[in-house]
Amino acid sequence: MSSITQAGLKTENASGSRILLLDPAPPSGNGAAGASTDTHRFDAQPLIASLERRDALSDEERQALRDLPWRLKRYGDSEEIVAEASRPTESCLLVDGIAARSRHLANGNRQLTALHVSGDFVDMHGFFLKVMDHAVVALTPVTVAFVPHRDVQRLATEMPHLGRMLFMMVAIDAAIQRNWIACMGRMEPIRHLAYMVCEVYKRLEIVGRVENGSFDFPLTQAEIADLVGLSIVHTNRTLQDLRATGFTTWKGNRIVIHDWDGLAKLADFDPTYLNLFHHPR
Amino acid sequence: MSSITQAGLKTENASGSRILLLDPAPPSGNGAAGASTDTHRFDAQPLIASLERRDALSDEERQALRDLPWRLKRYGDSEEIVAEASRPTESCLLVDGIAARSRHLANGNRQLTALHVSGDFVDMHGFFLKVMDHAVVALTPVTVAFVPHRDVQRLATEMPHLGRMLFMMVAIDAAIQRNWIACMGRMEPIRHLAYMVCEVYKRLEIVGRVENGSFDFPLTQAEIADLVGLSIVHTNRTLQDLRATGFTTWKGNRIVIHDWDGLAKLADFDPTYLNLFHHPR
DNA sequence: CGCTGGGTTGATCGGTGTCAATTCGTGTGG
DNA sequence: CCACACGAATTGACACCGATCAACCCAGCG
Repeated sequence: MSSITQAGLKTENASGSRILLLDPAPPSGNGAAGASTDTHRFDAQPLIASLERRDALSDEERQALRDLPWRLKRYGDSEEIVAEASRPTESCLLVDGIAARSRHLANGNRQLTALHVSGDFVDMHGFFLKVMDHAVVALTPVTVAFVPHRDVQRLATEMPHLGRMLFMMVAIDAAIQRNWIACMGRMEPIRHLAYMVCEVYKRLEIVGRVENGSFDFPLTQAEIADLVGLSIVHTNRTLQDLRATGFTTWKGNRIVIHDWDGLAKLADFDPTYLNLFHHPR
Repeated sequence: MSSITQAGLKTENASGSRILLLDPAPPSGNGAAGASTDTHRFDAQPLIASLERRDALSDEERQALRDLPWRLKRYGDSEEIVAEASRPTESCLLVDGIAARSRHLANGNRQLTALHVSGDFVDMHGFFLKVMDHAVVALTPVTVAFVPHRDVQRLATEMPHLGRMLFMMVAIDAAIQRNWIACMGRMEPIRHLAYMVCEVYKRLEIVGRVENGSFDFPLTQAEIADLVGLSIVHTNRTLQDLRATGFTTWKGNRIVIHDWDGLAKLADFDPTYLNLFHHPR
């Protein structure tokens, strides 16, 4: 596996896709920093890896993905990538970092309704929905690639199988969200957190962001709380309970999994919903 | 609007689609009753109404939908329409009644993760996902129409716009689920219930199942509890609180909305996510 | 007329949110 | 090098929301 830093620096590539060298991401913790636009050719590998985990792509399909008119952009920690109520004319793909869909409630609270990692075609939803009913925000410094809706539409029309593969990602997102609903409604907080660790682990593994059972996950506890729908204080205490199981070490920006089976059992985690199997689609 | 009974009896049709006369649905409350297969030509109107609320369909597209090789089937209350872990080769469209996606947890609890009404292409998800990670169950007697995946695929390939419209329903389902996550995570139960009433009202209105601000919603409180992730007792008490607002009467099988604005304000309900506007897609 | 399933109520207890204070870690400026 | 500021993590105290258990009511039905 190629060496990858958190900022998306990619120094080698075994699969023949273009090589991208980016400057380091802008400093984190500065929501006011303007996002930078970057004209480098982007790295389609996370997306391709994610798709090929579900069905084979032909050389033409892989090339067609790379040949889309991507527009690269960077965002700092906590910056907004897509605004609520906006009408995007481009879809965005998360190349590197972690982002989330965020919904603001009238009482001032927010709930994060989806988590996205490298290779996620975050705004395929916007391709269908036209008006954003939520925002997409960066939870770490991220690199995002935008592509006009019309090009996605053309691609899907000219290459129906590839189109289905892209739309499949929407269906997988929906499956993930259904499992979140189940977690929120019927699981004790410790199981819910364990579930989140399991899911993120599996999703990062697909795109090569896991080494030796550990991965970066630099979210604050306030962000975790908004993900699982708990208060910050209770999130903190539940995290301590989770650490006490010994199944995982979750300290600072890094999560280490010591006992996958124990963690998966605690979380009642069944990866079927992630569709991690090859199948004609 | 044509007159429509809960069982799907349709006696007239302003839009020129075929007319269907079905026998009454099987008696409810009998989960053991076998589902019946029905060879009548089915009524595509709810689906077409649902799609045309989002973008215009051509005559050819409407006809192509009707000409799909639908296979009609009825299910009694609480029957399973699609089993967990099954590998369906057909997608199913809910023609009449109410159904839900159901996820079973290890502790014996269940959580309903989505609600479906007439016109919902319930198992477009299965078209992409191949293995069911959840079950689809009837919450009332329902009429379901099945169509082979290969025909959906052929249709989407030959008529790309129509294909996008069908896939859009998956994206809308996902948007609905994101709002459920926000409801579960950050809303008081009474607001959550109010939200559910608002959403069901809007969705039933699209397919002509609302008259004078009221509609049938024959779910037990146990089912409501599994929808919102509360205990039965607490669901009961919260329902009483909701009735006490006077915004809505929810008694037995029928919900009447007396004060939409009050209810929507209580629920912080913004229908943007339902995409109830015409737009080229 | 009793059975049954759904709805309702009361009592109790643990889980969870809230408020407030303290500690920790890191970057900044003197 | 130290003092300080700031955000994040942590801890304690306390109130209350919501789950659980156990009755009881009620309507439909055999």
